[in-house]
Order: sequence, then structure tokens, then C-alpha cells
Amino acid sequence: MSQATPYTYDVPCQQCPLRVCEVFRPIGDGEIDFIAKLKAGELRTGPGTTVLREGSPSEHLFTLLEGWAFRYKTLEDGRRQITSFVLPGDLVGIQSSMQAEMDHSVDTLTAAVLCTFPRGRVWEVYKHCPSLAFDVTWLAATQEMILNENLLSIGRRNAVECAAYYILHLYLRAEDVGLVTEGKVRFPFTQEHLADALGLSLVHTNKTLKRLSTRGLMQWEHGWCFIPDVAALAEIAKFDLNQPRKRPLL
Amino acid sequence: MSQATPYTYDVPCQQCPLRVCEVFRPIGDGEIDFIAKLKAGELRTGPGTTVLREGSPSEHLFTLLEGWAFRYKTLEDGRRQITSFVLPGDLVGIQSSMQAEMDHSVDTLTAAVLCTFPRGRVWEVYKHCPSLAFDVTWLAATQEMILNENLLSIGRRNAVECAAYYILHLYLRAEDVGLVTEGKVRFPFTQEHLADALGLSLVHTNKTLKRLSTRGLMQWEHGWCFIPDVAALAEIAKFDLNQPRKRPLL
DNA sequence: CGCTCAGTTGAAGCATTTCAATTCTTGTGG
DNA sequence: CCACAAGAATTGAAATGCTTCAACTGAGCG
Repeated sequence: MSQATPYTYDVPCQQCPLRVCEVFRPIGDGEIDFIAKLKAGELRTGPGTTVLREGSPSEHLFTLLEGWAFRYKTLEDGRRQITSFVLPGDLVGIQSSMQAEMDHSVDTLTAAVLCTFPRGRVWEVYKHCPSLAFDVTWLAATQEMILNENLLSIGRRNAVECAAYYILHLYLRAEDVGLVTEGKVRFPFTQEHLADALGLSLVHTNKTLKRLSTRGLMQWEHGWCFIPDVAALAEIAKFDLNQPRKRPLL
Repeated sequence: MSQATPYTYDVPCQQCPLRVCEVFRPIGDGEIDFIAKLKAGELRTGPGTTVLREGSPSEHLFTLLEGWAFRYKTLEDGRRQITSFVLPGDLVGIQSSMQAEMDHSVDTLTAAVLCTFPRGRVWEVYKHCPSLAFDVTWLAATQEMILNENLLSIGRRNAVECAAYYILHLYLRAEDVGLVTEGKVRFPFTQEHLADALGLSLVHTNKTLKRLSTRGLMQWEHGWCFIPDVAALAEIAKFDLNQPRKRPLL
């Protein structure tokens, strides 16, 4: 896993490509300018790069502008649990700007662009731009929701329900940021990643996915996932489709 | 499960009994007065009371002043996952003051005292008292950490490790708020609660606990838990004892 | 004293893991 | 364009951990 190195500044916040997505709340020019002042630069990485490492302090926190990444923790003997995937618009590393060190690691799955903000200046957001501070908390609370639901899934759903739930979850989140076209999403990760997210073994994950696709509930081939009938998959997954999904843009 | 009803105002924030605990950061008089102004009252409940219900909006958010509670989610068919226990000093219901509705429920385990704050006034904290707003985010980030670790536990630890981990986790959190005397804590919940937190069946949880106590790693009888050797239990649990545990008082 | 709820136990069944191959993809160099 | 290597997906079979079922024991309470 290669180590991240800082890079150049390319995308001005005023033209942030994420602003067009419906999920994000409308944001004022004052707020945008404030973010722009805070932005330290961009980090452009290849796939498979460790952006933040469990146990290390971080000088920066990030917003993922482009690409996919994932958060994970490991046990000494190598067992890995992926706690969540990171999609464009997600904030990464707030936790280490509140605590001393990261409690989890973050790796990229694809080439990625991250906006970087100096950890030391987070306080300015709270001091001078309460609406953005509120958004930070909003994002933390939303991440908490995702983790709660995932805990329910791993703890109480069986393999089929759990896999169905997770795929749908990813699909809907990807849809929110405009990554779904004609019912298809790019899934830039392996079955092993999914297994580590579900808390299942790779082999059993494979067999479970096979069952889902045999039943016609989804297709996942060559890195693309297609869901013919979202409601049908939600039924299997015991997924509540009526959750609000609007969120702030940071 | 009985329904909560508002109650009288007894404990002035200036004399908040939690201020003495080392875990909480020192807090200024200005901040205390601000909290005091915001406090709507107290909620005193008996054990087994639902304070917040999944799917419902909430007019209030709460700080638990005294007692134990737990957060949980359920599947339609009744399967329940306890996502975390709530101890004195914990904030409950921030999520619903950011989103429209609660994504999980909260029940008390013991008689409890909760300080209530009107949902509608959370914004004032961000607007007028950034240091407290920061604390709210801090608490959310800390809760996120707990959930991450728990996800690792359920997903990747086996039953013995998972139970050992969870008991130790509860023990240390209880210790932080002064609930441990001579290595003993009150555990005001049943093995079924623990099973629902671990994502295991009741029967298997029982057998797993038995193994832990036979091995001399802990004793849990008549509602009291005693851990003779914290380091030994941590070893089994693959628990990292060197995590920072200081936190802000809200 | 008898009821109820929580904890305990053994046995059978099932879901999931582990082990061990094999096949399919993808990318690379000749 | 083909051969080859490396990573990813797939498969079957055996082993294990966890769940479920069904009973029984113990503790607390009126």
C-alpha cells in the first residue's frame, strides 16, 4: 500500500463539481468563500493508496471530490473489517481532528482527488462559520446512522439479507452523487472488500452473491453492478427505502 | 414499554454532578450558563422506558445525567441489535435534531434522569457558543469511534473475543464516569441485552460468558460485574488499552 | 408458596468457515 | 496477436461455530 504525497491545487471551491448534486443543500457564496480560504490544496492519488492510517495523527482532514475509498480497522492478526465506503462528498478524518489519532485507516480504491483542510484550522469553522460547523456535525451524525444500520445488518441479518442490504446501500449512495446510469454503477472493489464489509468469509460471500444473481436480484460483473428491480432487492434486504437522503455540502 | 412524560427541573447546570469526573474537559462559567439557559428541564423515568423511538421525530435531545440506557434498532420480524449503551454524560438524540426522524430507539435500563434541550434551539449553540458546538461534534465523532470498534468486533471477533471486548468496553466507560468501585460495576441489564449487543444468540452468549468466568477472566453475578485482571481480559479481547479517553462535558 | 423472569444445560441442526483446487480475467511482454 | 503470470472469482467437501429447540434450575417478589 503506497503512501500519499501532497499535490497541486486545481479545483476552485466556487466551481466545485459536487454542487450540482441534489443531495447537497444549497450553499451561500459566503460559505463557499470560507471553505475556499480554508482549503489547503488537493491530494491526487492512485488506487490502493493509504490516505490515513489507524494510530497515526493526521495533519489534514479531507473531502473526497472524486473516486472511491474505504474506511477500515484491523486486528493484530490481520483480520480486517471495512466499516464504510467513502464516496464523493464524504468527509474523511474529522475524527482525528477531534481526537489525537485516527481510530481507523482510509485507503483509496480508485484514483482519487481529495480536498485537504488543515486540522489546526477546524476551530475557525466553529468560530466564524456556524452554518458549516453545523454541517460537519450533520455529516458526523449521518455517518453514525450508516454505522448503526450496518451494525444491525452484521449483527442480525443473515448472509443473503446482509449482502442484499449492503449492495443496495452502496447503490443508493452512489445514485445520490450521480454515479448511477441506467441502473448501473461502477463497483471498483473486489468480493474480498465486500466480504470484509459484511463480516463474512470471501468464499461464503461469493456463494451468497451467486444466490442473489441467480434469483435475478442483481448482476455484478466486470466491475459493474446492475439492479433490475430496486424494490425487490429492498424486500429481501429488509431495507427501508423511505429514508431521507438530502445532505449538506461541505 | 412505557412512554416518557416530561417532568420537573431539579439539577442546576452550575452544580452538575458530572463536572467532577476527570473524563470531562474543564468548562468555563460562560459555557455553563449558556447550557443552563438552553436546558428545558429534566426527564425522570423508571427503568424500561422508551425515551426516543425509531421513526419518530423528537422535540428534544437529551443528556443522560444519571442511570443507564441503550440505543437499538430492530428488523420488522423483531430481531434486535443494540448499537450502544448510554452512560451518564452521553448525548442522546442529536441525530434526530439533524435529520427529520430518529434512526434508532433509546430505552432506559434503570431509573434515569435526563436533561432535556429543545431540538429547535440546537442552532443557537452553533451560532453563539462555538466551543460547545465543537463539543457536540466531538461527542458525535467519539460515538462514531465506538461504533467502528464495535463493527470490527461483531464482524471479525469470535464469540469469546467479542464478549470479552464488550464487557471490557463497558467496564472502562463506566469507570470513566465513576461507576467502578474496587473493580466492580453494576451491570443493570440481562444476558439477553448483551446478546443483542454482540449479535449472538442468548444461549451462545450464556455459554460464552461461562467460559470467560471459568477461565477466571471475569465474574458477573446478581447484576454486578467484577474484572480481576483488566490486562488479562484485554489480552483475550485483543483490546487496545492505550486509547485516549478524555472528553468534553456538554 | 407459587409465579415469573433470568440464567443454565444438552443435543440436534444449520449457517458459515476453512481448505484445496480449478477456472476465469486482466494486464504485460514477447 | 499470443503466451504467460498474477489476481480474482468459483466450486465442492469437510470441519466448526453458532443457533435453535426443549427442558430444567435458580432468584426475586407478592
